[in-house]
Amino acid sequence: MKKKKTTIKDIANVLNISAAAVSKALHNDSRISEKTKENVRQVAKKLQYQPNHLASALRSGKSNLVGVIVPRTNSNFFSSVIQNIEEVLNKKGYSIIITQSNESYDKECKSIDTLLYTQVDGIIASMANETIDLSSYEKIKSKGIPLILFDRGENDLNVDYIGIDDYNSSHVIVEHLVKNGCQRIAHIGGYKRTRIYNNRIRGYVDALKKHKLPLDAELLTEGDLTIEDGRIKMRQLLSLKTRPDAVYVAGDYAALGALQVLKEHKILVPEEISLVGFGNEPFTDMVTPKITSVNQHSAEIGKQAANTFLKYIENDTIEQSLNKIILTAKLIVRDSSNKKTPL
Amino acid sequence: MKKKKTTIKDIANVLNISAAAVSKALHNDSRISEKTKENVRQVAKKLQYQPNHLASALRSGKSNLVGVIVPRTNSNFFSSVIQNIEEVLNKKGYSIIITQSNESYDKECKSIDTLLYTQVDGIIASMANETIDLSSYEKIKSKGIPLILFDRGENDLNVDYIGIDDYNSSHVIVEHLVKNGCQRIAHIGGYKRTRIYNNRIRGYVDALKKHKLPLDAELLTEGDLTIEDGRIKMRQLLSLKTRPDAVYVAGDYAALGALQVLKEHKILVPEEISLVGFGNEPFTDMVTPKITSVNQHSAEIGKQAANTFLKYIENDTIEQSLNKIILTAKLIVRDSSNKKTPL
DNA sequence: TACATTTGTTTAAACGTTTAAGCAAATATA
DNA sequence: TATATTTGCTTAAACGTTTAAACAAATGTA
Repeated sequence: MKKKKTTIKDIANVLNISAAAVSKALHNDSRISEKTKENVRQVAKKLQYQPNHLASALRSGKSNLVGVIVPRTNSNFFSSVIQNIEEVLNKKGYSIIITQSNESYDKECKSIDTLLYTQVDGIIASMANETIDLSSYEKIKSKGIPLILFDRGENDLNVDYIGIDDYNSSHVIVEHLVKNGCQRIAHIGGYKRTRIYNNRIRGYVDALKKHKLPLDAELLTEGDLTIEDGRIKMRQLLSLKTRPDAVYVAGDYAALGALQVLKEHKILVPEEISLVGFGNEPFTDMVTPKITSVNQHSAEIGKQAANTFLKYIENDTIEQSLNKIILTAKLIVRDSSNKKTPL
Repeated sequence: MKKKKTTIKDIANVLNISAAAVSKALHNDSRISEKTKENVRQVAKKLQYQPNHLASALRSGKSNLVGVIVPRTNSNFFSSVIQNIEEVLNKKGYSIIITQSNESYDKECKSIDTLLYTQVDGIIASMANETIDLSSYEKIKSKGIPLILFDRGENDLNVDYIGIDDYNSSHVIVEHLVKNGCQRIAHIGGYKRTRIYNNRIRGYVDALKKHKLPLDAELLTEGDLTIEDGRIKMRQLLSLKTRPDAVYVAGDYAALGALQVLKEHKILVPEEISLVGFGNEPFTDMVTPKITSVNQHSAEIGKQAANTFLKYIENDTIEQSLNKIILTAKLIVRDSSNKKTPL
């Protein structure tokens, strides 16, 4: 009943040679005759031979598998990063295993355990929002497996990191808004404990100072940046005695929520309040008005992350070090902040 | 330099017992004393023991890994299906490996090979648009590995399938449009070779007949349903001598493209032309006007797919059969087709 | 011709587990 | 007391590969 899988031994039996010879023939060993190689290839094809990864990885100590951990896949940023990681690694014979943490610390720990259990040769990860305890990540390091972080990283881990310059991005955004005549700029931010959001907040604060704009505590909020969070924070901002004339939201989904509330209140965007998001999710270009946002260079980040991993493999280096690759993000100006008659 | 990974033998050496005893202790075998078990657990923890999946899977013939193949992950439908598959399977001790075909037949074949190579215990897949040759999928069956298809399936493979009733969905949509006073309904469809799109087209045609509406060849188009495709097809429809008064698009992205063109032409939606999409992607609720669409029950599909896999494992059945689970899709009526003053 | 090298293969061990079979000691049964 | 059963472990083989080492045969070299 059960269909038996073809092994190297089955091929060996057919040809009356040893399993070792078959293995070498399949790997194109120079000490195997062309004739034998050809025979092996033919029989392998006929018997639908499929190499057993478990056996070869176990024996050789290399799984050719790389684990990728992302908070979620249904964001354009992450799926684009993944696609590019895969593209680069496939060319070098690696496959990737994608796991989602769903922004949950528990799920992230489980994912890490699964990946280590699966004996991946490396892990490329973007940390969950919730994650504070780094022991799971330390575990990866302690096994001597290359760990590369992107977007959501943590300097304290002392591992390679690829991301954009969040601090500077905030400066660019504030500058853009100021040029468009905005004076009272609010920031709907992410949680400070996540480094990237903290950096965006720091950039926002410093940029305000630089432009000699008032820094009003009321105008700075912290949250999880979901659509709902954006709605709540926007309503709060609208209920202030003096409303802001611009809102810089640290994530596109929250920016969308904010826009919905603005439209519900019949507030003109950008004439009355300008809006800027972050991440350049495709929908920012689909809604009315189109939302100004920041391109995070997802493709580039994916490629760099993959190449960083390959560098470790090629050099056979275990010693990890904090090697930051920081890309300059690009502001995409759209209708939501582009006043036709500035100043 | 290289950090050695802890094995079962290391634990055995510390405690001066056999590796077999350690293995059994870790699996809570009844023939191992509580004392030994406790010792093993402690030493395992201290040495940061991580079981080696390669070895255990090789030995036991079960990898506890399930492969999932999707055309792409950055769609809400697929990422939601994946999340639900994972949820169900994780509870039963399975992990999933996600691979993207990017709608490419070649990539899909490679993904299948990688998954077979990795010795997954089963494969849950949604086929790429391009796929016509089913030999890769036949290969899965021939290895005796459970194969479950969802959304994009193929009856000829004779394997389980979970999806929605596309044919009937078209009926529901046409009915809704007719009720709203539409008489000349166009269909921007997907490629007929993909079964689900073919079914939507058949449903559309039959529904028109049922309502005694004219079936005009000009009003029925086929394409890849990207945003750009939607734009092109909408422009075509607008250039007709007699324009349609409703457009039913077989995918939300194409519906969005169509909406953009309608807005560019200052055509009122739904007053002049009604619009219906398919898939209930989140952005359908974000744009103006909000797009009427069809909820495909992604969560339910994911759960059913996972449970179907588990059924095979539990029954230890190899014989696959065509067992269709067809869910009834739900029309979500929004502004783009909801005329305030119908008929 | 004698020896060295190359070619093409085999043998056997190893990777880290699991598991069937075996066995001694402890305990139960009669 | 003698025998059966249970308990707690060990031994050894197995999973499907890879690979170092060995070796015979063929070929090259002097």
